[in-house]
Amino acid sequence: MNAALELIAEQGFHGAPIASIAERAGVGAGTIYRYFETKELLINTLFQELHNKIHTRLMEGYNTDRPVRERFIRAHTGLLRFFIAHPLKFRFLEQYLHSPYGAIFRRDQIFGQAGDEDLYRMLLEEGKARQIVKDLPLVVLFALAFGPLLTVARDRILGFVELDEPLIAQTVQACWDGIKQ
Amino acid sequence: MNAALELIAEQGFHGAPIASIAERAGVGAGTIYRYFETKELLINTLFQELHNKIHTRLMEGYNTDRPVRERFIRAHTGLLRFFIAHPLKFRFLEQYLHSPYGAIFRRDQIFGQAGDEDLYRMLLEEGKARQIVKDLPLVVLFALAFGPLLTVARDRILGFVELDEPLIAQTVQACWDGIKQ
Amino acid sequence: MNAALELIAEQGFHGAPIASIAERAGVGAGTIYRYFETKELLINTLFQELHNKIHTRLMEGYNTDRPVRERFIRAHTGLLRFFIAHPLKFRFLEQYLHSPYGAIFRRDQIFGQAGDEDLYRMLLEEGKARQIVKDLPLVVLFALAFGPLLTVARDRILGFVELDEPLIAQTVQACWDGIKQ
Amino acid sequence: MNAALELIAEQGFHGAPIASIAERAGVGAGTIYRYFETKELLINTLFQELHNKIHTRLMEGYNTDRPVRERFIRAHTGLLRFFIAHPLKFRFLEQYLHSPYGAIFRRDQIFGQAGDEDLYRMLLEEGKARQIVKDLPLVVLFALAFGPLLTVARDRILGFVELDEPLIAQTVQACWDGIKQ
DNA sequence: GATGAATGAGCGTTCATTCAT
DNA sequence: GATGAATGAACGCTCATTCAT
Repeated sequence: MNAALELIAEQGFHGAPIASIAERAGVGAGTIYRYFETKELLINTLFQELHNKIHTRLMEGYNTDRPVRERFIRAHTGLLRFFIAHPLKFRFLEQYLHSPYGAIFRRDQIFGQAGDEDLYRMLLEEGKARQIVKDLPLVVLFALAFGPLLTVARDRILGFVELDEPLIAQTVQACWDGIKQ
Repeated sequence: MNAALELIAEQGFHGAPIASIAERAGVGAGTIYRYFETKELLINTLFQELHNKIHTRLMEGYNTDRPVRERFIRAHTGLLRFFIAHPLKFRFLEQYLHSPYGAIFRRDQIFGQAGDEDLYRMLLEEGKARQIVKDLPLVVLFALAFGPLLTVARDRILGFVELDEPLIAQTVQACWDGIKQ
Repeated sequence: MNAALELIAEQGFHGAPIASIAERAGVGAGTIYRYFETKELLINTLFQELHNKIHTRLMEGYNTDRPVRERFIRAHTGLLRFFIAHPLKFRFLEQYLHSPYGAIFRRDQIFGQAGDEDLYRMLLEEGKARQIVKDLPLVVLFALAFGPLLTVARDRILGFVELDEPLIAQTVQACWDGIKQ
Repeated sequence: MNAALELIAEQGFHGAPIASIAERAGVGAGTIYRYFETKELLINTLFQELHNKIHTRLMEGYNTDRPVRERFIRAHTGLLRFFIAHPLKFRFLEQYLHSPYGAIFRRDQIFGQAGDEDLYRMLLEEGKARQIVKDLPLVVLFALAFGPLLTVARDRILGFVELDEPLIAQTVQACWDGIKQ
């Protein structure tokens, strides 16, 4: 799975044939098929694990007693730091989210019954209810919150911009400015 | 070119082999090579034409005498409307921008000598100089301005949200909130 | 026809698609098919014309009253000079002779009813009859006479050796040494 | 490799697409690419192996203590017999030597630093030094020695002439007549 | 359970030939 | 009569998947 993630992150889906993944992993190509029925399934599993990992990480410092704004800033800062610290994971995420699977994932995220599963969802709904966050559809709020974050992370990884701690803080603040009432 | 744009928009690069493009266009596969030396060149041309078209459109209503905020709102509203009105063109743009070519294009856009070539670049630089726009690197401002717009446009096209005129206005305003001082 | 000969000579059959031939000739591709039913026929015609031209050239200075040796030396010298003076024609000839058509041509040359059509054939038969030339099958005599000549001409054209007049004379003499009694 | 050699020998490079080679070999087309990176490499390998085989064969009976003439006759006879005994190998060799690769090979053979690597080269140089062989450039001597041999072998394989032992001997002797002082 | 050689459909691309203009 | 755009079969090559060892 590491081999797959690395190759997809570095070269895109085109640059990650099963043979290369197997070679980098130091196993036979057939072996992969003992653990994943298809390449597609391998990639989906990879994404799910990564998604869970990020979710867990975000939940760690999460405290529903704190104000909405503080929780948002904290979560978003953690997320951006995570992307910068794990550029390969981020690049994989990006590739995945822009593939057909990505759309399915988003649909589930938005229309799923979610509940307490999705931290941001709760946060934004609560913010709307308390009139701290703009009264816009959840989808739009997601776009305002994540759009800049993902874009800035990508540009950072591509080397288009340096991101030190003050700049991270400013960027996250600007995301908040976009959604706040 | 329409056939290529449609297929890439609908199914991504993987779903647009030359044979399918030719079939949808109602021509032989070889015919395409009379007009484009390679598939790559076809796709790049497609992007360039689309890029020019959008640039021209944006420039039409552009008036440097108006305040920065007004110019931004107007341009961004026009852009979002364009994306909504031409979902296939938008989807193609998105695919392209996330391919390796996309990265090259972004690098040129950010580090190119641009000058008066890039409307948004001028706008944001001027806004920064006048202290209307946050004092952040151009790359970050681009991310704050375009990240939400592209995300919301994609979600609208995927049918995740309706975007009527008031909502368009609110979304664009929220983008401005992200970058404004 | 010149365009075809040049392209085939310079780049081989692979480098001479109809489109390139037409372009170099300054005509449309379709026009060629008004004069030659197929590409194959064009090439065969090209060869025939070249063959006739060489035959005519050889016959010019040919005089059956002169001794066999003298006639051979004169013809062979003329031939080698012709090849050196017309490298493209020679290269085409070579390409042709090593294609499947080449074999058919040789078969006809050897088993055809020839008669006075083929100068060398007469010359060698006469030489054999007069016991000036080795008593070997005509095919072998042809090989001894032409093998070195064609090889040396090719090497000269490829720039592997310079061929001045004395060396031409020595080479032709060596060919004669191979076939003479 | 046998399938490739046979097809190229029988039909030339044009008649040996990968699909046909695979079919004749009784394997899938992709299988070939497990062993050879490209078709070109397959063909070059084929040639190298054949070249080595012939070289080894020639060296077997080679004895520098014997006179130049005897060594030449022995080598040339062995070579001609080999060609007759392995017509497909000969035909392949011929095709290869007349392709662009052939020219490169010849250049290396003629201008390479050779040394004791090339039997004929040594033989002819020694013959020239001892004034047994004509004082002509090596290229010309090669042409005189090999031109007839290759031509006669080809005609034999095409069925234009029978070559029994006496005729083989006479042909080789005639080659010697061409180069001897 | 692990392997990696084998597979063959599918890819981007070329080119001899046709035919409406 | 000349044109050159259009054709589509065929090419060299890739790769997800299978299966005998």
